[in-house]
Amino acid sequence: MGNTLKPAGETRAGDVLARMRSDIISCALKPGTKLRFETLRELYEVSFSTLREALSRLVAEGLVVAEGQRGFLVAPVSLFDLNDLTDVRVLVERQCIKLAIERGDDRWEADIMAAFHRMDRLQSRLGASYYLSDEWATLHSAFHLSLVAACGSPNLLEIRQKLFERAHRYRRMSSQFRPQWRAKDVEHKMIMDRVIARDTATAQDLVDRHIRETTENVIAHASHLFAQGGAGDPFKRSDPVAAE
Amino acid sequence: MGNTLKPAGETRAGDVLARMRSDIISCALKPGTKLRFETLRELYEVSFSTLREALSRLVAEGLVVAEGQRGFLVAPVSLFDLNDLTDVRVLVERQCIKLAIERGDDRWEADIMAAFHRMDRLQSRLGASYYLSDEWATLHSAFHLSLVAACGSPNLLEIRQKLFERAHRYRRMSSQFRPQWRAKDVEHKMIMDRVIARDTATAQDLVDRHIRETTENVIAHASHLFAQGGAGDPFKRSDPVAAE
DNA sequence: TTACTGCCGATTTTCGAAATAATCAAAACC
DNA sequence: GGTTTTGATTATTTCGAAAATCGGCAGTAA
Repeated sequence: MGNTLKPAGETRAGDVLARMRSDIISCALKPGTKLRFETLRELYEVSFSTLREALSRLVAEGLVVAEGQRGFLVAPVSLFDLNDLTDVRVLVERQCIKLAIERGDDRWEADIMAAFHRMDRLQSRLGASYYLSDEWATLHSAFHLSLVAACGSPNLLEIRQKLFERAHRYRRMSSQFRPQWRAKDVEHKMIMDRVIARDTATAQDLVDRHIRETTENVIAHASHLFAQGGAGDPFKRSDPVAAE
Repeated sequence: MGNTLKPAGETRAGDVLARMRSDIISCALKPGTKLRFETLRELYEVSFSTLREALSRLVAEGLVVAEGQRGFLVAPVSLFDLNDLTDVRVLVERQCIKLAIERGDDRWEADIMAAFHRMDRLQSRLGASYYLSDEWATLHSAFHLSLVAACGSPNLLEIRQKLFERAHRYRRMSSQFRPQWRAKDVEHKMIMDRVIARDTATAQDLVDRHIRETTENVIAHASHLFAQGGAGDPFKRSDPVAAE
């Protein structure tokens, strides 16, 4: 049919959703902040209903929490949540890796190498501080997804993706302090090698460590930003992202 | 403070959400059905915005799917989805059981026994077809939750609960055909015993089998109702629920 | 002083109309 | 005859005002 392209076919709510998600992950909207409709309406230039739509979806993603009839809140960060999130991610990611290695075909292997190559090339182009770039964050996310894309479980992949994005916010919080993630490059290559070699146990262990080390890094360098009880601390506006 | 009770403190959106969820699970709204706003507005007696709010949340729960700017759809059922859902549930539930047994205290054990007792008493009161009751479904859900409540992972519990509700719809589809779930009663007791005895491996295996057998039952008796490609088949309106 | 009750301003939630986008069918074109 | 274009119809998305709700404060009583 005539339906050739529709890249611009985006609803306003979808646009606001994306922008808010980005602002929350980058901590431009600080954890624990109360989200007042009037303020947001001016900031994003949309109406109440459209905001509500976006807020509802962000609640589903765990980036915003709803407080009964008392409005919305940027989801607080905490040491407890980070650790819990990490444990769940490890569980899910290990299973994804296992299934993908069982079920993946040649096409899957090729896609992994392509995703790695794209990420690797962009790193070279951007130089030392590649991890500060939003574009790199996208390719990094795509690389990790490609590793498990063949797992054959839409439900597991959906859960994995939501957890990945929640974790992204924590990574971003630490990357602005200690930009020394060089070891991660090597890890990505090792993981890819072991996955394509269908070495399930080693691949799982590598991914496990990859995730947990990042968490330890965040705790070491950014945990002073976490709320102890619940309310958020003041954050500097920034948009760097940590590697994983 | 004076805040003694607020059981009636429910927003209209929350009310509509609950009613729609119930209607979807009971297949009063058939899988694959297109959800037209005008129709729903009359059915639930609310406005567009309120509907949109509820729909958004149901999308998050996986009971409704959004089709870009072409509206909403009751999430279709399929053999593939049921099997996938079952596998993910087993993964999550096994981990929940393991953690709960590691971390649970006396209070946790007591809560399990209390939940079982309440479910058991209601079964006696309702007689042979207890599983047709919504009230029993609630207690059944609470019992399974109590088993893993002490796992200490809010993220895992949240995922578990969403998967449980999605599976609920499938259970309901089969229970209207073959009301012979008597073996499940015994299973519940066995699971409780092994969990409280802190016998992790056996408890995990029992829960695993508990879930998978229910799925097999659904496939055996209700898979003819599943859409092959995606669109839903006609369903009879009903509100029975299968045991698990 | 302490606890309860009733009001007021601020904020959220709901509403239905208006704008925008998709669908379908008939007409025009190749 | 088959394909594309056009236009009317239907459905969804967005808007801002109106209604409902919350939290605090003043006033009263114990």
